[in-house]
Amino acid sequence: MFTVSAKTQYAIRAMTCLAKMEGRYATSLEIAQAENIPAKYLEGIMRRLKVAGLVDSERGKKGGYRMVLDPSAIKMLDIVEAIEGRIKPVTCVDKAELCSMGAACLPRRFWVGLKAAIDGYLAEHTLKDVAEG
Amino acid sequence: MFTVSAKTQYAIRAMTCLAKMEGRYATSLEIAQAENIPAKYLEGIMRRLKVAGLVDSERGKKGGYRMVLDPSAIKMLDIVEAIEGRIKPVTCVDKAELCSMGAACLPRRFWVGLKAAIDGYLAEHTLKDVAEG
DNA sequence: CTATATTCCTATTAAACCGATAGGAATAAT
DNA sequence: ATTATTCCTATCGGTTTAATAGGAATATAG
Repeated sequence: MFTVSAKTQYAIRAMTCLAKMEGRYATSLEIAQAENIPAKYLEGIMRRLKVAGLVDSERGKKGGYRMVLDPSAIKMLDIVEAIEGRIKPVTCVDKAELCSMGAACLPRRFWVGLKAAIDGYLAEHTLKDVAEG
Repeated sequence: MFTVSAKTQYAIRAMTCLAKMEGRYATSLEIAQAENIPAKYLEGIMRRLKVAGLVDSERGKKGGYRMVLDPSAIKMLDIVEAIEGRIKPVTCVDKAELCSMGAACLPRRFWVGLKAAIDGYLAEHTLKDVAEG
């Protein structure tokens, strides 16, 4: 229950790897080998991290990915959401109108609270915290 | 991300339904109709709740399920674990030895903390809280 | 004793999701 | 031109999940 996808775990390891490079470029292949992640699979993950603005990239020879933010400025929630989207214990968590049980749905408030608890934890830990242990 | 299965949502609604019955028996069909849950599917869910000791059951005519505990004594974590088992953001959360990254795995501590945050929230809310809003 | 209503158990299906792979287009350095 | 990279899309095999089906065991009612 509430298992974190391999994709998100890979993303976090890739980010900790990049964090150690202090702004230099690393190719997705290098990261994959360093972190034991399927190389081709990692490509798609790195792209998502880029779209989310968490890393920068350069194409062609000498290209790769690099960290543009300080690891202490990257919340773990940022990484998780970059890969998985917003955390939604139930689909109606954002919009009460969409709740199949109607506006009177009691469990919904409970799930909203759970989301807040999870978001809270993920937002109060940074990449720096995780990378340094 | 972190979506709660239909099974668990059904289980919670079934429990809130039973909570209103104040110890009287209700059949799984009655619960299913009251809560708009596929009847045959609910049977399996009720059985798990029984195995977990959260409800009592009687077979044959006049049979059904009934609540044996006070709703204020049932933690939401009990219901969730009855259906889904222990919460495990990552498989190595219980045993560091099993971690594919080895004992030096830094993210593991982070996931252990996440589990604690989720478990904490689920343990500090009871069925009574949810059923009454 | 029979008919009926229930829990209980196991198998099966259809769809969705997930991890991973494949094949290449676009781009940049050499 | 060659090479190394990001970028994009499609696909595959496996697993999980929601739901259904069919019936065995059990208890009540008549």
